[in-house]
Amino acid sequence: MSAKEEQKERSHATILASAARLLRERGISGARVADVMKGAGLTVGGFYAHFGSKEELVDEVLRRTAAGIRGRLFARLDEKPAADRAEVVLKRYLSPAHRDDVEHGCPLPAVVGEVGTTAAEHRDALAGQVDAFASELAVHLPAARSGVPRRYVALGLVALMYGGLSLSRALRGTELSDDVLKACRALGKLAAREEGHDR
Amino acid sequence: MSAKEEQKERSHATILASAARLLRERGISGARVADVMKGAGLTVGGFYAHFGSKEELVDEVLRRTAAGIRGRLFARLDEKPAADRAEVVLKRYLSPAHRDDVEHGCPLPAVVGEVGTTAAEHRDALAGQVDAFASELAVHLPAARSGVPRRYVALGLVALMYGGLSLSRALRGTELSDDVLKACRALGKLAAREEGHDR
DNA sequence: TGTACATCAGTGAACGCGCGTTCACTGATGTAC
DNA sequence: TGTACATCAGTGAACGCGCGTTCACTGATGTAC
Repeated sequence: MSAKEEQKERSHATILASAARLLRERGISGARVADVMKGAGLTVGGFYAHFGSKEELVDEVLRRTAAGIRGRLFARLDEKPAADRAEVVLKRYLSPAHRDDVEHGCPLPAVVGEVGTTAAEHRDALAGQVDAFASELAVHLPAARSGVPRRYVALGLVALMYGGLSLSRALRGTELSDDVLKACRALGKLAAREEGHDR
Repeated sequence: MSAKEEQKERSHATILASAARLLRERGISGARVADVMKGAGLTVGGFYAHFGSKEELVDEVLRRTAAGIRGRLFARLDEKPAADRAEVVLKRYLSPAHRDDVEHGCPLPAVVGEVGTTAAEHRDALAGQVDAFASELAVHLPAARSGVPRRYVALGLVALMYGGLSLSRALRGTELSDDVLKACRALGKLAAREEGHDR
């Protein structure tokens, strides 16, 4: 590969990294193309040599960051007893550390609301990530509990985790913020463990 | 009251109604002042005779619509056995009907994400509504379960309901949308009933 | 009761600003001979 | 190896558009005498 091509690849990666940060901090509409490029040390005009549109960028960033978060959430689970694994994921997701590290955290709180209202064009990208999240989580749940299929428990837990983190982020600074996280951990624990394969 | 004052009050109410609809359909930034006024059969300029700013309007609409939703969610609960009441609220909130009736539904899915990212100025108004929701729900839960205080279970259920509805709305049209609602109902049922006062 | 004036809800154009996208241009890198 | 030309990542100003807010104005309602 020529030096020119290498340079372009480096820029592409820098733009993606800048966009990933801004998307999570400011949401879809808040992550301006000009700011993304500035964050990458470049100027606006160059953006369209790398992406066809802002929509394209957002879809790619959504896929990448959601996959990245899953990687961290499900990392080193083999060190834990099988029965604890779902709970570990829950605790990692619903931790104050995750709430406060917006820049590297889950993108769902920043995008789900907008996809439901003014950014429906990202629905498919979002659905893919939610589906992947639930599927990966389901692996660590008992086959079925109380007649509820594993996949449903996993989907419910994803909604609980997203809802708790999103609410906790929105209420950052108020006393409710920590309470929401604690409450969701306690509630999720019931669904993930009780009557589970460790009993 | 003079005819003039009566007319102004009517307009004020119409503007609020239009804003309540648009806020839930399009979110905070998506609910444009000009569109709100158009929806009320008026023109933009007149807005500032009724509200000091868009921010003021949003706070008021947030308070009113959240209170309205709570009224409907907790209506006629005395007809149900005490042990079923929390579950009834859960079923009402996480119903496909509620998901599809955005116009008259809960405002949380449309605003929480924005408050967490670009609309932090509405944090206090949001916190008040979340707190009121959890408090009202707590009344219908057993005093404590598995060592988790009633208030925490209530907060967790609010996060689950908000998360489930929000995700379900964002995924409207995909097969995941209904599954998320079903999953959250099943998961919430466990927390609201099991080991509850009906056992 | 009638007339002159005051009030004020609502109008609609304009303000300053910021957005996503386009485009003529620059200058370093790469290619042909 | 050297020279002339081609390519193309990135620049920065401009495009059209839409936003929240302001403001001079209108005209129906209300008040004073």
